[in-house]
Amino acid sequence: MPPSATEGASPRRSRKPAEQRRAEILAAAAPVFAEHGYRATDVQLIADRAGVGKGTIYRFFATKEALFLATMADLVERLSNEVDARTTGIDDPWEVACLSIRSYFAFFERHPEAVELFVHERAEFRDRCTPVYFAHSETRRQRWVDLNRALGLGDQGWPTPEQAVDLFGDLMFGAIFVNALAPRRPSLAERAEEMIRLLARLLRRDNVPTA
Amino acid sequence: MPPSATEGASPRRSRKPAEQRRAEILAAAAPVFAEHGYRATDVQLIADRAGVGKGTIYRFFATKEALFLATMADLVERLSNEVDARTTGIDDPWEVACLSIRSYFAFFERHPEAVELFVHERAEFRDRCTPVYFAHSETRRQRWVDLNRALGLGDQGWPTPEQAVDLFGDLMFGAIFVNALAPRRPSLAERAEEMIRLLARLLRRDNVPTA
Amino acid sequence: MPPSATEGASPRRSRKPAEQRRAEILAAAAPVFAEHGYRATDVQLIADRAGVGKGTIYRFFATKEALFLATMADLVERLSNEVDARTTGIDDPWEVACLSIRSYFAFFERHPEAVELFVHERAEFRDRCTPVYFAHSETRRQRWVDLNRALGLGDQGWPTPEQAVDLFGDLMFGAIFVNALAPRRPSLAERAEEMIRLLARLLRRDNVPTA
Amino acid sequence: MPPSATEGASPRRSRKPAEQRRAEILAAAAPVFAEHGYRATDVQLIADRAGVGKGTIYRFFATKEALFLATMADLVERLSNEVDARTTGIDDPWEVACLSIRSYFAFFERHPEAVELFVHERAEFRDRCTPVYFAHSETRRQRWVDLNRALGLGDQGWPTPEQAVDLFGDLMFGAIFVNALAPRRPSLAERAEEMIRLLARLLRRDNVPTA
DNA sequence: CATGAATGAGTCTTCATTCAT
DNA sequence: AATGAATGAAGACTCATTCAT
Repeated sequence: MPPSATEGASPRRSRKPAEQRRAEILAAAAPVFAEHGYRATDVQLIADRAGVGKGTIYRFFATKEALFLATMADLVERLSNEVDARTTGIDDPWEVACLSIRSYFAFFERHPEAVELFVHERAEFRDRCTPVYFAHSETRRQRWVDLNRALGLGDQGWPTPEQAVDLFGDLMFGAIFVNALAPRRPSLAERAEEMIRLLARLLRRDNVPTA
Repeated sequence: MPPSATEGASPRRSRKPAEQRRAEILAAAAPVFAEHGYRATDVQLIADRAGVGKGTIYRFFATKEALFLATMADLVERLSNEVDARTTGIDDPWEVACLSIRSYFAFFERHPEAVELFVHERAEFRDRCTPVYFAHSETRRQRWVDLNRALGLGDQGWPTPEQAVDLFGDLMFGAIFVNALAPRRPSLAERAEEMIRLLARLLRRDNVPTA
Repeated sequence: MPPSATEGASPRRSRKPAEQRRAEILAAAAPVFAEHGYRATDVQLIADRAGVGKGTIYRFFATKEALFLATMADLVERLSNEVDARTTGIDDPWEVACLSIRSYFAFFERHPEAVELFVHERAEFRDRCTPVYFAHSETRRQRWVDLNRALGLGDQGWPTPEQAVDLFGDLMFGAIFVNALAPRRPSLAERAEEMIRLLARLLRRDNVPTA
Repeated sequence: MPPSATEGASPRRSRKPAEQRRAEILAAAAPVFAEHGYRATDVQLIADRAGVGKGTIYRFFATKEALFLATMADLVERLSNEVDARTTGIDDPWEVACLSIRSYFAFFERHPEAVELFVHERAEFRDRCTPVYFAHSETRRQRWVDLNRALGLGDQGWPTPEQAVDLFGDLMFGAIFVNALAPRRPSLAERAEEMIRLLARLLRRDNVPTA
C-alpha cells in the first residue's frame, strides 16, 4: 500500500521546514492543553493531533513544560498582533480605545481556549515565573498610557492615565476570566460594550461609536 | 505497650466525633491544595497535616475529588458568612455597599489560598460542574439587587440594578483573580477603594465613607 | 476464586515485617540484575520475582540505583561473613590462609551472580563511587596484613606483608573475574589451589593442607 | 552557495574511501563507548565525534551492537600487534618474557579505555559470544607455551608450561581489571614488575632485566 | 552516497485507592 | 474505626533505527 502520489493521505514520514513543524505542533498543543489542562495532557495526544511522532515533539521542545510555555507565548503574541492590526491608521483616540477594547474581547471570543490556557498556566506554574500574559503586557504599557492621556484621563483627578491603564487592563482581563468561569454570563461582545460604557462614564462622555 | 489511659502521649489512634474529624481534615486540605494545586497534591500530605492516616481521609471523603470540592464549599461558606457579619445592623445602603466591598476584599487578603483554590477548581473541574463560588452566588443575588435599587442605580438608565450586580460582582471577582495572577499590583485593600470609587462615579456620588 | 485457606497460593496482598520484605526484594534483585545487567533490568521483573507490586519496591528503595547498590552491599556483606565463619577458632596462620582462600573462591562458585554484579556495577557506576567490594575491603585490610606477617612474609624481602595483601587480594579478585569472562577455565576450586600453591612458593613452603 | 571546489571549507558531504571512513568511525567509537558504556552511548555522539551523519554509521555497521564488536576486535588487534613488535629479534626467552609482560601492561597504561571496553563487553554481551579478547588469545596460545617451555617451566613439577600460560595470562588480565576497578592501586608499570618477580620466583631466578 | 529529521517502543517513577491488620 | 503497607495504572522522555531528501 504505497502512499498515493497525490500526497493526500497520511505520508508516514513527511519532512517539513522546521518553522512549519514548530507552528503545527503549537497549533495542535493549544486546544489540547486547553481541554485537558497541563498535567492531564498526554504529550502523545498532541503528537497525534499534530500528526507527528512523540519524538518529533521533543525534537522541538525540550520538555512538556517548554512546549506549554511556548504555546502560551504564541498565544499572547497573536492576541497583541490582532489588537494592533485593528487600530492601525486610526487617529481619534476615543475610537482607538473603543476598537481596541472590542478587538480584545473579540479575540477571546474566537479563542475560547485562550482563557483556559491562562488558568492552567497559573495553576501549574504559579511559582515558576511571571505569567506570559503579564510579562508581555508590561512591554506594551506605555502605549496605553499615552492613549489614556490623549483621552483626557486624569484631568479630573482620579484616575490618572497610569491608574486607568492598570485598572482597565485588569478589569478587562478579569472580565474575560469571570466569563470563562461563571455560568450564564453576557457574551464577550456585550462585555466589551460594558467596558466602553464604563470608560465613557469615567470620561464623562456620552457618545459611543457603534460597534 | 498499651496506650496510657490518660490520652497524654501521642495518641496514635484517637477517636473523635466525626464532625470534628471532618473539619480538621478540611482545615488541613485547604492550604495544601492551595499550595500544590489539585493534581500535584499528594493525599498523604493532607493526612500528615491533619494528623490522621491516609485511610481515614478516605473514610470521610470518597475520593480526592470529593475532598477538594468539600474544601471549596467550606471556603465559600466562610466568605459569605464573613461579609454578612460585617453589615448586620447597618441601614444606610451606601454604607452597606462600601462595607461589603471592603470586607469582601479583606477576606481574600486574609485568605490568599482562596483564589488559588478557585484557580485550581477551574483548572481541574471545568466540565464537571458550576464552580462552587458562582453556584453559591446565585443564591444570594437578590440581596444585592435590592441593595443596588436602594442606592438609586438604574434611575439614570444604564446600568439597571440587575446589570450592576452582575457587572460589579464580576469586576470584583475578576480583580481578585487578576491580583493573584499579575505581579506588582496594588493591594486588595486599594482594589476595594478603586471599586468603591468606580461605583461612586456610576452613582454620581462624591462622598465615600472612609475605610 | 477466593484464595485458599491454606495460604499456599498467591495472597494478593500479604503484609510482612519490613525487614523481611526488604530481604526478599534484595534476594530477588540479585539474580535479575546479574542476568540482565543494571540498565536492561526492568524493575517490574524484580517485583514479579519478589512477588510484590512495583510500588512496594519503591517503598523500600528510593530508586533503581539505590536498589542496585543495596544489592551489592548485601552481597559483599554475605561474602565476608562467610569467609570469617570458616576460619573462626583456627589458630595456625597457614591453615587460616588456606581456608580463607578456599572459602573465598567457594563463595563465588556458589554465587555465580556475584561476579556479574561486580561487572555491572563497574559498567554503570564507574564515576559514581568506589565499588562496594573495594570500599568494604579497605575496612578489613589490617586483618590480612596481620595474617601475612604471622606467616613470615617479608622476612625474605619482597613482598612485605602489605604488598602481599594487595597483590594476593587483587590476584584473587582478578582470577574470579577472569574465570567469569573467559571460556574453558579451570573451576574456581582449582583456582583456589593454584593461589595456595603460588603463596606457598612465595613462602618457600611445601606442605599444603588438603582441601 | 555551492561548496568550493578546493574542498577547503567544511565539506558537509565529503567522499572518502570506505576503509578510511570505517577506521575513522572505529577510532571515534572506542573512547565514546569506553566513557559512557555500551548502553548509555548515543550513536549520535559517535557520529558527531567521527564527523559524519548518523546514517553513515549505519551504512558501515548494521547495528550499534555490530559497531561495538568491531571496536573490540580492532582494539585486541592493536594490542597483540604491539606486544609482538616489541619482542621481534630478541632471542633470550627470559628477556622476551619480561619485555612481553612490560609491553602488555604498557599498552593498557596508554589505552585506559581498553579495560573499560572489556568491562562493557562483558556487561552487555555475556551470553552473546566469547569475549573478543579471549577468542583472540586462543589463537596465540601456542606461542606462549613454547616460550614457557624454553624458560624451563615444568622441570620442577607444577606448573607445567601449559598451566603457566593460563595462570599467568589470567593473572595479568586480572591485574589489568582490578587496577581499573579498584582505587589507589600501584601503576600498571609497577604491576608489570610484580608479575615479573612472581614469575622469577616460580623459576627460582633472581636476575631480572631492568625495565 | 550521505544526511539528519522522524519515529515509537521501552521504563522509571508517582500516587490515588484498597484492604489486611 | 483507624492505620499505612501494598498495589498498579499512567505518562514523560530517550534513543536505536529508518528513510525522504
